[in-house]
Amino acid sequence: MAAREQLKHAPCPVARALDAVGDAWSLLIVRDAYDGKRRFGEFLDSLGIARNILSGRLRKLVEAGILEEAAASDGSAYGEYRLTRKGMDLFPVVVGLRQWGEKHLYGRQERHSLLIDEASGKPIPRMRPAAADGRPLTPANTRVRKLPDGRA
Amino acid sequence: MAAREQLKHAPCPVARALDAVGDAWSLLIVRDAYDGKRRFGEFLDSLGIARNILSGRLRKLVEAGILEEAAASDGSAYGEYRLTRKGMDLFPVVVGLRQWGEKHLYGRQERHSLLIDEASGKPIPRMRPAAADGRPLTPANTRVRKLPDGRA
DNA sequence: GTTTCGTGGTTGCATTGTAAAACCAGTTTC
DNA sequence: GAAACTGGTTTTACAATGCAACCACGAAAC
Repeated sequence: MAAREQLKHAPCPVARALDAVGDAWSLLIVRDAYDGKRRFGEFLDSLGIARNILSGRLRKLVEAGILEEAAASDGSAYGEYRLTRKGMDLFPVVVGLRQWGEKHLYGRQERHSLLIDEASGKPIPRMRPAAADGRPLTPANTRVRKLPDGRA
Repeated sequence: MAAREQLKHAPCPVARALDAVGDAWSLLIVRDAYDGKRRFGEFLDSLGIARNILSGRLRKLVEAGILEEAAASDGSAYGEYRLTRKGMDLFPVVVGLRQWGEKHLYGRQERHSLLIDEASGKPIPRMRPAAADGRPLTPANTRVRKLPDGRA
């Protein structure tokens, strides 16, 4: 993508974020990492992705500081990929995608997996942007304040 | 993407969501729509995307029910693209991406645009997944309950 | 009312990214 | 030490992207 070059240095954080994780596989890898997966083979089996593509994505995520390589925790000589703090911080994005998908992408009959709060054993409540006083924030009552010089 | 076929009918809502909006351009279009942009030319100028790609993405977003075509609100005979409820509901995802980008993708020196709460005129607070009692939820204290038959 | 321009696309072609399968080196198992 | 497993890379085919040119239609100029 030629426009990617612009994206990477955009004044809009949404654009930069999408440059980093704006392809389908990256966030699915991160999702699997939340689920405890760490090894190349685990991601491979779970995602059904081609090996070379997975290889490239993992390298990109490591370069981006979202994952880090480490010695395998099972004592073998192999490596594994672990989430960094930066990767952990993507949790709200994945939760947002999940909740949107749950609401809009399943038929009445269809079932889907659920994200469970381990403390209560119940599905987690809907996450919504809110002001400090609790008022819900929407596109209608927010606006983007652009940089004086720049674009969106 | 061959795996896209699997994604579209995956039991994981994250996978389905990424099948729908898991490319960089779609969410940037939605972001611009939140910012009030509606016309083909507005998206074109704002994004720096190729015309044919924009055309295809807009069609895909309309088919997905995220945007809808309508007569232009300025009285001309041209059309415009408006967000549906489904599109509005992507707001938490875009906010999540924005806040992650703000935190991790800018140097100390660098400035970025801000999302402002119009009521207070101040930047909106960080959005985080939380239990009903307010406890913060993270990958560490949640887990995915998979379908009995299916995968992640 | 017919040139002229702006809008909203489509088409064709070159470049790039993705997918699948084969291959391969190092590791573990037996 | 042979066989199988892990974690890749390479090769080749195909699909998506990007760019530029083109075109139909509505609007504006005259």
